Amino acid sequence: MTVGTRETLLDAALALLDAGGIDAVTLRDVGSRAGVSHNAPYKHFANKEALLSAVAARELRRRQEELVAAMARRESPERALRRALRGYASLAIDYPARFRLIYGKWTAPSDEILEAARASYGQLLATVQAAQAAGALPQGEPERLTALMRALAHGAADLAATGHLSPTGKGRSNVDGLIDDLLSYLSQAATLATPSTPKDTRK
Amino acid sequence: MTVGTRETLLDAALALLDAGGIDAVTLRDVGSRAGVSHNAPYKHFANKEALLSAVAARELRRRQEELVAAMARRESPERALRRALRGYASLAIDYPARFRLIYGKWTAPSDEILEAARASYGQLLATVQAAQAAGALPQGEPERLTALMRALAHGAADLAATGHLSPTGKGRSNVDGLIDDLLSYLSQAATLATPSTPKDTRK
DNA sequence: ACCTGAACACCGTTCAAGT
DNA sequence: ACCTGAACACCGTTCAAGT
Repeated sequence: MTVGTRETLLDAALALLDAGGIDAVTLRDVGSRAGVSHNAPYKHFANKEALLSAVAARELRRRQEELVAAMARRESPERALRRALRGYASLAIDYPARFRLIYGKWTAPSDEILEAARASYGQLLATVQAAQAAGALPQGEPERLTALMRALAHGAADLAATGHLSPTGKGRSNVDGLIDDLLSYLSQAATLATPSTPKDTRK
Repeated sequence: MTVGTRETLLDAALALLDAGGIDAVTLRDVGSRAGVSHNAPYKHFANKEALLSAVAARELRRRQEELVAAMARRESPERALRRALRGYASLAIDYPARFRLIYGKWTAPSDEILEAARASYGQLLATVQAAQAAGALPQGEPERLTALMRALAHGAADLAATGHLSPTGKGRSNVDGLIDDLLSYLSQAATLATPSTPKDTRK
């Protein structure tokens, strides 16, 4: 069989999203671009939100597969970590509307999107643990370190995508610079004697 | 004279925003809540986007005034910095729709919102420089350090507001913990001997 | 099982008209 | 100077009907 109209609808929605932002994704245009009527989508998705959720889940899965493929090249955990964080940020800069759809507010998260998010998080966590073992990151709960790096990458990416990042030196170079800075500071902290968690600073 | 219908319209829009999110802010409901017709707003704002932009600018100015008031208490730059970052994050958790409106995508930024954003950034930058002088932060370009901390606070806040933050330990405590962790790592880096920028790590 | 066309309620915006 | 009511184009969603 051919590609199926469900997939065609997802393709149409993604194309409209990239071209004109989230407001440009109307069910009428999605149907028209997919060669069906304006309410054919209701035969494949409960409503517009479910269609957008399916787009987000598929996109999240694709990026996850790219990461897995990159990991197969067996580079150092430090480089893998930098690559993952930069990839996260580059999505926000190259496809801001996709980024905001994928990592924005989910009113009713579908199972497939929750599963994809869980897989992404698990992989980042494993990379952080490997980097800790290699001495490139400080000790302490890997979940906290993972959250710290993810929050920085997310914030830098979102600020860059919305144009809120510092007046001087905008764009991708700035975002990558922030990621590098954080990794440098963490690397410095890893070389310190006390292997305590950051909160544990006795006077 | 009384409060004026322009201000009343902004109040109505803010109330609707907090109550039901950005989609609940319709010009018809704004007008109704303000006691005027559904297109009276067009006598005060060019269109819906201009109304929302004015709401964002007023909110940004209010938060800025709170920060200035807090600064007047003359606490240590370290505490002032932590307060500013936590305040940034608490907005996202307590009023997520406001947060996304203020720091989200501006298609046509008005002068008043750009001015308010500039003032906020300048104040954070000054606080960072004061903390550097006090030895609580590492040396290096203060703009880069400011961007780093702002990106982390923004990312943690946005992830928390959208429910994407780590499975374990969600909510405000988690966000505050991430801010504390970053400040701790930076404080550790400040105690190191070499006052070089983070990129300058010779082997 | 999948699709279409008409219809409905809702929304942003415009316009002629009122004070 | 500020506001109203009618009207228009557009959108998400529903439904009866078609194959």
